[in-house]
Amino acid sequence: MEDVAERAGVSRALVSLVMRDSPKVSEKSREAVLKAAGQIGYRPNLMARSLASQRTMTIGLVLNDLHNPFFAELADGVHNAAVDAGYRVVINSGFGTAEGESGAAATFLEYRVDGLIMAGPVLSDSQIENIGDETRLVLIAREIPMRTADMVTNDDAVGAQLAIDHLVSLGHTEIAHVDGGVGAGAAGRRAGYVQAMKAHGLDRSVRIVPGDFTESSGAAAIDRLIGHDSPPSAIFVANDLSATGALHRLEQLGLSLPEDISLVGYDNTALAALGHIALTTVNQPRELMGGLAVKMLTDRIESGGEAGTHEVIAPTLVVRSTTGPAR
Amino acid sequence: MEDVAERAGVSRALVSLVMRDSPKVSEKSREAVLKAAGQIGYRPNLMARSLASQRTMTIGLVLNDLHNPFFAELADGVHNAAVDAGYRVVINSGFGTAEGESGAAATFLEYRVDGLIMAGPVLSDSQIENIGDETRLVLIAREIPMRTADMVTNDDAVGAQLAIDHLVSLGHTEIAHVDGGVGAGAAGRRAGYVQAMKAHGLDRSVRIVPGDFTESSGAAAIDRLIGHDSPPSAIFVANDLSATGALHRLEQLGLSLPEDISLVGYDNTALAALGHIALTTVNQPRELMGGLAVKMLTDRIESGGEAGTHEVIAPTLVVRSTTGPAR
DNA sequence: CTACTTTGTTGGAGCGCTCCAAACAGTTGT
DNA sequence: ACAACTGTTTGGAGCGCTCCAACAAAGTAG
Repeated sequence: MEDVAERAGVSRALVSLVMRDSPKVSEKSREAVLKAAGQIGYRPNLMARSLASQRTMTIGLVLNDLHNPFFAELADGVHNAAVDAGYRVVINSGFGTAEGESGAAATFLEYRVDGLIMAGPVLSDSQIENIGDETRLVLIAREIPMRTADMVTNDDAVGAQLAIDHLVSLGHTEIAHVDGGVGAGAAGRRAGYVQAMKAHGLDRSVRIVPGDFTESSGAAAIDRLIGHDSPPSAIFVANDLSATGALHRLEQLGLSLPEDISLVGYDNTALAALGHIALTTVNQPRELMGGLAVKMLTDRIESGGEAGTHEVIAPTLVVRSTTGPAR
Repeated sequence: MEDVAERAGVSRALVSLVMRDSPKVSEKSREAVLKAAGQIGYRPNLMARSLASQRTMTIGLVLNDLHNPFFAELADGVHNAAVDAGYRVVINSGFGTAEGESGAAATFLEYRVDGLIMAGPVLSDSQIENIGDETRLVLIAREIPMRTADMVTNDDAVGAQLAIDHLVSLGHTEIAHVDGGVGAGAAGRRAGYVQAMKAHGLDRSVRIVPGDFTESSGAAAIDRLIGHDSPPSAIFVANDLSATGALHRLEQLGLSLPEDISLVGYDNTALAALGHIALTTVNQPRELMGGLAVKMLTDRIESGGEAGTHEVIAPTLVVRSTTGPAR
């Protein structure tokens, strides 16, 4: 910076003003500085800048797991909204483990990011609370009882209801549910399923099989369900990956979809959209959720408000080829 | 830090030594400092630390696109190796565009990361060269003619050869190739295909259909290939996603795999491993490639060596259910 | 012509750390 | 008792920037 100033024949402070394109710089000096900077390939040092200004203009994003396409799409929404608001985003993966996640969060805390977004964190409520005490925190797809963070989630119960309503409208009455265990959102989806079944007077047909969001648990659930005295005519699985496992197992058993049985997933990941899978599923508006998280965060950064807001987004149903009329 | 020092009854410099766990600190003062730090919740400021030490101990990782599971798995390898070497990794996505990618790289350059890894960059050779001039750079799955970066790639030609050898050993002779266009590695895979066909004396059966790594291009390629006078008995597709599109179209046409036709993909992404897809494919040892990239980088950081090394990794074949004996 | 604004520009303090030379406190050897 | 160590500890300079009060120059009003 010193060199740029000298070369442009101005003071260091002036160079600083130009780099932050302040309006109070004459056209003449701006050009001189820009030219000098270009000549020697000057690039401002973000470390020094942040240290001095106490602002980093960056948002940290901790993703539960890079392998899950759900989070990748969330990242798009976060990135776009952040860039529009003048922030940069830096990502870290928690690699699905608590240690990975707290390491990722610690890095961002040490970098003193202006705000942190955690998507689908697996950390305990109290660990998350501690992070929220150290920085502005927004949670996506995870709720905690404390008011130390903002939250944006989709309404899992409504999503489950959408799925059941769709199946019922196709004439299905024997609808089973493959559970997501302790996974994020699983409880809400399960509750929504039960509630929707009751609303349709199908209390007696409620049947829940355990699962854990994995492909293999989806396949295992099918084995429990089919060959039974009265196999269901439709199955609502707690997420897309698990539904894929179920789909495969069903076909292995010689059943064809949607003729013999209907299947609905949850999340609308890229997987569900593959032609070869074409899964009817519940869509969480990820782009929107990511954008909203950024908005909550930047509002808080800029106005210094309190945490504790909780936005609940309504999911939508995406009908593809795995659902059809009941026989 | 000041407060920690005061509370522990030592100097600031000593606190600094403890935080970096220097060996030249007595057990007594170490404990006192740690205790004081814990009490007031002190967390070193990475900005200040980096500014003073001119080291960030972080590696920037720019991924071509988060949606592609190939890159997610690469990130695992990079992360694990980096952590072992005492570095932290921060990720940024290029979102598949040149602007996104150069923005991501610029962020890391301004953060003065100790080194940068770019996976499958879409930027031009000269743009990459410029980045290499500003920091230590390692490229994964991308080669450039300049010696401003280290590179680690898989041997696409060998991978293609593995696929063709496998098909030939199953008795196939009419083997077509669906191309990856300008995508990373596509040229090498195409060349390897042609070469392997020649090596088996199948020069006259070489048939290449254009594609671009997308699902739809895979489906379109099938339409060109099937219904032809002499349809192939096996198809080698340039990547897994495209192969999925081909797989779906083949089944739509009433062909079953591997009885009627065999299909091989490339990359061995999580997609290929799905039970419902079970694609025979060429595996790039991502974990290893990521780890190697980190090793090259840290070696260069620590010994100050020159760039320009190029490691080529041998791919392997993963046989699943889409390939079988020729009729 | 003086007083007052407005517009640009500047030196210097300070952000929270690391690093270095120097100081200090105990040994140990002679 | 003194020099020569070894192992710890410390004050202060400096990393590259931003921010602020102060200032210079030029315009405006009375």
